[in-house]
Amino acid sequence: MTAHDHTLHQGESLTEVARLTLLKSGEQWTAMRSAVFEALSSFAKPASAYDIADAVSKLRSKRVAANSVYRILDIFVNANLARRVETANAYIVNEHPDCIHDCIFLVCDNCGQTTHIDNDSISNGVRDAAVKAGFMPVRPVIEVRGKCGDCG
Amino acid sequence: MTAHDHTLHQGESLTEVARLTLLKSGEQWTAMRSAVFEALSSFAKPASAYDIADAVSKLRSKRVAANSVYRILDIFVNANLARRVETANAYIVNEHPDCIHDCIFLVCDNCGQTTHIDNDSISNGVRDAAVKAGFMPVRPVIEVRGKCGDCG
DNA sequence: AAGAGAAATGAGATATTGTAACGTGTCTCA
DNA sequence: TGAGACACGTTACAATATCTCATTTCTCTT
Repeated sequence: MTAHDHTLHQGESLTEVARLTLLKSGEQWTAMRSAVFEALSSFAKPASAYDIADAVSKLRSKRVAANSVYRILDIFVNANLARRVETANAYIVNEHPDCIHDCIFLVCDNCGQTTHIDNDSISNGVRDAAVKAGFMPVRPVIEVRGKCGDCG
Repeated sequence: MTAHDHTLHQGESLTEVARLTLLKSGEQWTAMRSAVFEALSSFAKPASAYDIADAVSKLRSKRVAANSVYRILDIFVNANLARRVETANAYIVNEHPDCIHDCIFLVCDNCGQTTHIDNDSISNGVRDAAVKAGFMPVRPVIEVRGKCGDCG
C-alpha cells in the first residue's frame, strides 16, 4: 500500500474515514457535522454553503442557517475533508483526506461537473515560480474552467 | 523589439493604449469607460467592482451603480485590459493588453498586494494536464495566496 | 444636419455569497 | 455541581453579483 493508493472510500466507509480524520485532527464529530458531510458528499457537483444548508435542513427537518454550515465547512477544509472550489464559490468532498496535495480542479462551464487531478510537478512548479518572485506561497489555487468530456 | 518587450506604459500612455486596444476589439471608448479605467488603474491592489464604483462616483461627481461597473469590467476583461483575481473577487489592470498569457497571480494574504508572473511552461503544463484528463481547457486560473516580500 | 436603429448607461430591485455578534445548550472534568 | 470550553442557533448585516426595464448617447445613413 503506497502513499498514493487512492482506494475509493464509498458510502458509509467514506463517512467513517471522515469521522476518524476529524477526530484525529482534534475536532469533534457531531450529528450536525455528520449531516453536513452527508449532504456535501451527496452532491455530484460542487455545492454552495447554501445548497448544503438546504439539504441539511431537509435531512434534519429543521431550518439550518448558512452560518452554521460555513463554520463546519471551514473545519472540514482545514482537516482536508473538503475543498473549496474558488471559481465556483462552492465546496466539494475530498475522498482522500489522508493525501495532501495542491490539487487542480477542472470545472465544466457547461454542466458544473468538477473533477480533480493531482500533479505535484505542476503544483511544485507554481510554488517554485512564486518563491523565485520573492513570494512565500501558502495556498496555491489551480483551477481550469472549460468543457468536460461529456459536454465537449 | 520582441513580442515580449514589456515596456511600461504609464499615466496617459497606458490609458491611450487601453483606448486603442478597446477600439480595435470593436468596442467603444466612452467617458464612462475611461473613468472606470482611470479608477481601476489608480488602485495599487486589486479593486472590487464596488471600490471602483465609489472611485468613479467621486471622479464624476455622480453616483455610479455597481452594475454599470460590472458591465464595463467584463468588457475590459474580454479585451484583456483587465484581469479578474478570482481569489480576491477583484480586478486589476493589465498593463500589457497586447500580450496574451495565462497569468499567475501572487496575492498577499496580509496586505493584499498582488503581483503577476507569466510562465508559459507552467500554464501550458496545466492545460496539458487538463487535456490528458479529457477536459478542454478554456480559462486556467492560477493564483497563489501567501505572503509577499514586504510582509514576509 | 436629422432621424432611425443600435449600443451604452441609469436606476432599482433582487439574488447570492459571506461575516459578525451574541445567546443558548451541552459536555466534560475537576 | 458548577465553571469553562465548545458547538450550535438566531438574527442581522455586509459584500458581491445579476436582472429588468427605462433613458440617454452614439453611430451610421441619408
